[in-house]
Amino acid sequence: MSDLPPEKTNMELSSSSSMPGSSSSLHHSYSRKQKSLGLLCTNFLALYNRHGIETIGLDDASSKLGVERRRIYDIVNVLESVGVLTRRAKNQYTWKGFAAIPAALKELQEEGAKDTFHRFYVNENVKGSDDEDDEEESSSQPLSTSQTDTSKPSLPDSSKIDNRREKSLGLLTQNFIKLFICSQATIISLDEAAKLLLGDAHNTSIMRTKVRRLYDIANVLSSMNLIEKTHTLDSRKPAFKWLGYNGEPTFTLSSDLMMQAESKKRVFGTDLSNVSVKRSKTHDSATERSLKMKHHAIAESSYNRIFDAHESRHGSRGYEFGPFAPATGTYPTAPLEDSSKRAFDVENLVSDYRPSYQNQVLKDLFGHYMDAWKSWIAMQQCWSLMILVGYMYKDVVPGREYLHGQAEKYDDMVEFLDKVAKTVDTPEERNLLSIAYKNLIAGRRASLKRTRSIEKKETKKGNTNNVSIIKDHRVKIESEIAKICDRVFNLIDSHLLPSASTADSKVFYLKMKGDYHRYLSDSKTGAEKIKAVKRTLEVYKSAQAIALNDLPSTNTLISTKAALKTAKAVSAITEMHGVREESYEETALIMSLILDRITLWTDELKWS
DNA sequence: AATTCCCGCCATGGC
DNA sequence: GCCATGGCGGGAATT
Repeated sequence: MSDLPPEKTNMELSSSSSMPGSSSSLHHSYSRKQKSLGLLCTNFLALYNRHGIETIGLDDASSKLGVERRRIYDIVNVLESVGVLTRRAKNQYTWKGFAAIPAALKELQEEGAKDTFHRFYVNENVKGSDDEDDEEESSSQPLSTSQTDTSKPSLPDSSKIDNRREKSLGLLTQNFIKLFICSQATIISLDEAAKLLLGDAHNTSIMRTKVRRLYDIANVLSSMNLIEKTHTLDSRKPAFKWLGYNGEPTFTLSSDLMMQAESKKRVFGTDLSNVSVKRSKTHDSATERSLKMKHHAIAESSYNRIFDAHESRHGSRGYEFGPFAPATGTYPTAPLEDSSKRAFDVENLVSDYRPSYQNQVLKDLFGHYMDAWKSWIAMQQCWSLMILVGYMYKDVVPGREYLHGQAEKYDDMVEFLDKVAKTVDTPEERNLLSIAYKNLIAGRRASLKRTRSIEKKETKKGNTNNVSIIKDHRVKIESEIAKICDRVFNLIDSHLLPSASTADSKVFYLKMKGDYHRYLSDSKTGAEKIKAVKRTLEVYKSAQAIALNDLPSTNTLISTKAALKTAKAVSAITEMHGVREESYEETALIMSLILDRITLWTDELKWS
């Protein structure tokens, strides 16, 4: 992987205590990457891929992200061509979410298949499918392609003349994607793609431009995890690999641009630790009315707590937002059991494996939420705070955080959640609750995954010293996962479920419970795992039963994905252990139930 | 030297 | 005209 490039190991991270006094442009020799389209897109998604976002204003986006409008257009265009966004009006886009991706892809695929031939006939009566108004398309060109194409049935070509200004980005993106999904080629290099896409002369200058554009697109797509950069199998040429839609990735606000824009209008960015409770009462009365006071109280107290946490972290030792640079793997192999040395090892280890740009700046997050804070009614504040807190804990990367003894904080978090959760009783609240918990556990799951893989690698390398440290860490994470799950079970069993009045909510909680059993099973091994999986299955089944009986099909919440995953897990396990029980039957049962219903669920993935 | 791709000029296309 | 969009290519940063 990484070699030993020179690299400046350190870089100025001034961020910590920025003075209000204008931007003293220190050498912002910030590497190019920090302004890259991909990163920008990641931030964009992190910013908008959350709850309650309906419409997106371009101005808003550009100022929040601190970039020129032009760049937003780039992002928005490619996002739109994948269905995540739709243009609503001038300056206004509608957020559709990642859930819209599969449908869009499918459509593209069909379209692509058709394009391969079918070109003579005008054909097409159009709009068999629903999908709002999605026209354009057309692009009727006289055939004339064919001729060679070395391999696969590839795609059409966007010929030369074509009128419609629909000449680029949006369309190009779609065609690019078609390249992948309409042929079995999984890896394509950009100039290959460019060649295919314009199908004719290698007119250098045209090509060049096209490739530039493809880079743009590729960056955005890869920030969505739809593709990934690798290289062709044979040669070493860089290329992109299609990953497809695999559930939505978790985004992490990692911007640094954000606050420079922010600082212009809000003072938040500058000095968070100063913010005190007094302002939390400021919100305009208007909407506020008969709200449950307790919510308010809870919100407030935890609000303080968060800031305390933040502050202390800040004060104690400038929270290292981490050198983004890959730092390259050269941790000392010299085993030393001196404890300080050990710690050092871990530090290196962590930075070695830290994904670039992963670390987040809590400050930014706060700035964002603080802004919103003022206009939210107390209830929302409370719940959203939970989500926020979930976010805070979500990005804990392996190593540093735990080592520095921050881990206990999450107990506060859970406690807080529990307290609030007991008053849940609307669908919306349920949803929020589940999101909050999900955020809480998502980080742990990701950590675990990463940690396991690192552990494996290090084991192979034989760095026993490191391995033992990592193992400690892993165990810790596992126990945290278990703890969270326990809380969830407890909460559901003793509060939520008993007081659930509608079938709808019952199913929701059961499904949630099932999910957490599943998460739990992921973190276990051996016999325990089997047990956990079984339980998962049971819970899903009971949820399913209720759903089948009492719910109109439209409301079914059980996620096919989750159920399928479970089923898979079960069969994998049983196989592995030769445990040949009725597990198979259960699996089969679930599967058939799913298949039975699957048609009804097709287009509602709203509950991720 | 080749690859990657940011920046922003300026052509469009509404109003 | 003005403003929102968004091609498009120079040329700088990175590899």
